[in-house]
Amino acid sequence: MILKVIVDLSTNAVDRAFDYLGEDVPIGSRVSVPFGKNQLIGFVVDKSETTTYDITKVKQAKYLDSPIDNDQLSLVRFMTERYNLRTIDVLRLLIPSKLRKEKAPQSTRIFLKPITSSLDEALSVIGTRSQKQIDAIKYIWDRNGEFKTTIGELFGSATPDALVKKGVVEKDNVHERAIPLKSLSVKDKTVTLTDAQKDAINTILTQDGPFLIHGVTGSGKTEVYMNCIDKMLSENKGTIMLVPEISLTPQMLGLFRARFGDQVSILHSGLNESERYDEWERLRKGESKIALGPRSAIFAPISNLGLIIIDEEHDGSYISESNPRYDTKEVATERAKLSKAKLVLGSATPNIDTYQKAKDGTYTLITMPDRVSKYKLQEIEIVDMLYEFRGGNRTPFSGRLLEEIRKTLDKNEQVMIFLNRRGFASYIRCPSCGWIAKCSDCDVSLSYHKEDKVLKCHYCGKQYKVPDKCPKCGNIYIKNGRVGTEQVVELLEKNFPDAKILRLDMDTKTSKDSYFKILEDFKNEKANILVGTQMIAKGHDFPNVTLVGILEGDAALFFSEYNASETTFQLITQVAGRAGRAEKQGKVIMQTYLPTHYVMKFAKNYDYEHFFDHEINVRHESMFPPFTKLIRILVSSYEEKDGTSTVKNIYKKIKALESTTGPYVYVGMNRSPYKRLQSQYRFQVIIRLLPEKFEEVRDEIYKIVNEYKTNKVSVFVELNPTDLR
DNA sequence: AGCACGCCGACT
DNA sequence: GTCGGCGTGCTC
Repeated sequence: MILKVIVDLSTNAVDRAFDYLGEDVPIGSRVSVPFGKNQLIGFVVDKSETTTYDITKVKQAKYLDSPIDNDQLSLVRFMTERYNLRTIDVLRLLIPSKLRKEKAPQSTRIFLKPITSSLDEALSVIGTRSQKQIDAIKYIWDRNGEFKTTIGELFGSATPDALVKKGVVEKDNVHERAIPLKSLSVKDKTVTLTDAQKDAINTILTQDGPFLIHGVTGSGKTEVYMNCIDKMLSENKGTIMLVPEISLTPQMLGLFRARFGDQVSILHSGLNESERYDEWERLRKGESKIALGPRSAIFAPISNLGLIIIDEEHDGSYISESNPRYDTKEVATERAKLSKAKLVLGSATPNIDTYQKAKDGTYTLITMPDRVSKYKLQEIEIVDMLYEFRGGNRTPFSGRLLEEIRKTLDKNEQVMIFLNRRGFASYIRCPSCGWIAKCSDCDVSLSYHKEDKVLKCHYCGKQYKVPDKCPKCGNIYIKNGRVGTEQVVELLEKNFPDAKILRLDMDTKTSKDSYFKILEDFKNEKANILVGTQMIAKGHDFPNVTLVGILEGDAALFFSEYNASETTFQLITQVAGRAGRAEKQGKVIMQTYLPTHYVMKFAKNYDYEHFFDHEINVRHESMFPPFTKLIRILVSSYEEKDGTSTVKNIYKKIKALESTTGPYVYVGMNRSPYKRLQSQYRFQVIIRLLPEKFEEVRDEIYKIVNEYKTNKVSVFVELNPTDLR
């Protein structure tokens, strides 16, 4: 038998199947093959009786195992065609990295067993200082032992080892829980469902979908998801539940663990290679039937898949913007189709595209307009910053915001300040000659980071010394550009010397742990004010936060992205949702230079429906998505002339293509707005066309583009990009 | 990814 | 003369 094998090398040169001799193994099997001078891992993608290659040169493949099923392989084909990807790059998404080595990996799942004679004894050994360890040991005793990964998840990654070191638990290498958990079935968690929740569950379970749950913050979507997952479990079907990257908080993990115990595999980014392999293996064997994780969890090896949930479907992290580029929602749609599973999307502020699909009947719309608790969403106050400026205010804070911060601090409640710009200042500039510090590899200005005493390029990460005078004219005085989070903290410290202030952004988030540490410290009220970027906007509950200030939440509206209004609306409502989550009424102050913009008007009242009605008209009049589709071809090269000639040639081919397929709404060629990034010059062709032409044109463009890829020029295609920089 | 093949510059 | 630079092409 001839096996058609994709080898585990990620280059265009070997992005095709090679013929090998082998036994009749299932498609999707993993094999070991001689390739050139190497022995490589490969995947069988097809079988045949004959070969067109010189039969005397065909070598023997050695069968290893069959990690991928037919549906998954169909998904691989779908992705390679739709996104013009290498087969091996997609296959690598579906298998844990351990399977890229020949040696069969063995489970390293470690179980922690209590070894003291009583819980009290363990508690006395631990002492009173380490709260995490106290909580963890109680948890372990409660369950007669627990897996190390679970304890790490719930109580911090350092906790398991600390417990072992103190001699209160011991490690045990096992595959199965020795004493099965009995108490963790659904029954011990009885929640009274609202009518809206019951209706939503009923609709999902009795109809085919796909579904969009449009539910306001606090409407109880998670409970709906969990009920549907329960139903799947009772039918012995699996579920994939996707959440935005950042929102796999310890609270959320705890919630799913408590409800589903070992039945859920949580695929968070903290897992190491072995732990990831173990979870993958448990899912594949059906030992666990729920995969919960960020976008990559869509590839989880669940064979009897009944349900796919995408929570916060509007979240940007569902679109992969590097290496294998793909849109998780499209992949999920295809996977649901292949496995005959139900697809459920959920959001308080769906993408315009998604909501349009719900309106036109592509999705079944489920609306949950009311909050489960009786507490109202907090009031949003719009403050006109132009008015402040004219009144002589040159600080980033309006009088109203300062006043409210003071009041909140006096009540001993907490404040969050949101600004989507890190560093101290967005650029530095010489007022005398106009010189601006720029990155030598990228066509962008450098941000000033006062704390680290450097200038940073936010695109390539390169750092520069801060000049003590203008390098061009020698002027001593250098002016700072727009205010960033570092400076906001400094200014707030001056205004409120009595307040303790924390900052959370890419610079303070040096590791996964420091991220959670800062959030936890704030939650435990070790600080009065938290200043941060986008990072603070998602999924965390701070019951004592009663004031949220949004600085420059309208920034996106000054750029030309067609979906700026949409992302701004989503941002404002999301950040606003951080205030007054419990019984305390919260307040949100939104500072803007565009107080009369329709986004402000609708966001102020959390009025998604009317925002959508307005926005969809704008999109229709300007012929932007969802009424058209965008395709962007990005050409980049180290030598400027290589890129220029390639982009011109591609443009010519596109114009020729246009004459055969009929005209597009728009075709344009230019330099990318960021002319150079990481030493590469960037050029682009942008096409906007009617949706009915999209698929045909996309495939033709892939053909054109693949001809122009060389080792001097890289070319790739982005579908429906929102960021055209 | 390796590795061989192959065609131009500076060395004992 | 040749040693070796790394551009180009191939691996079933």
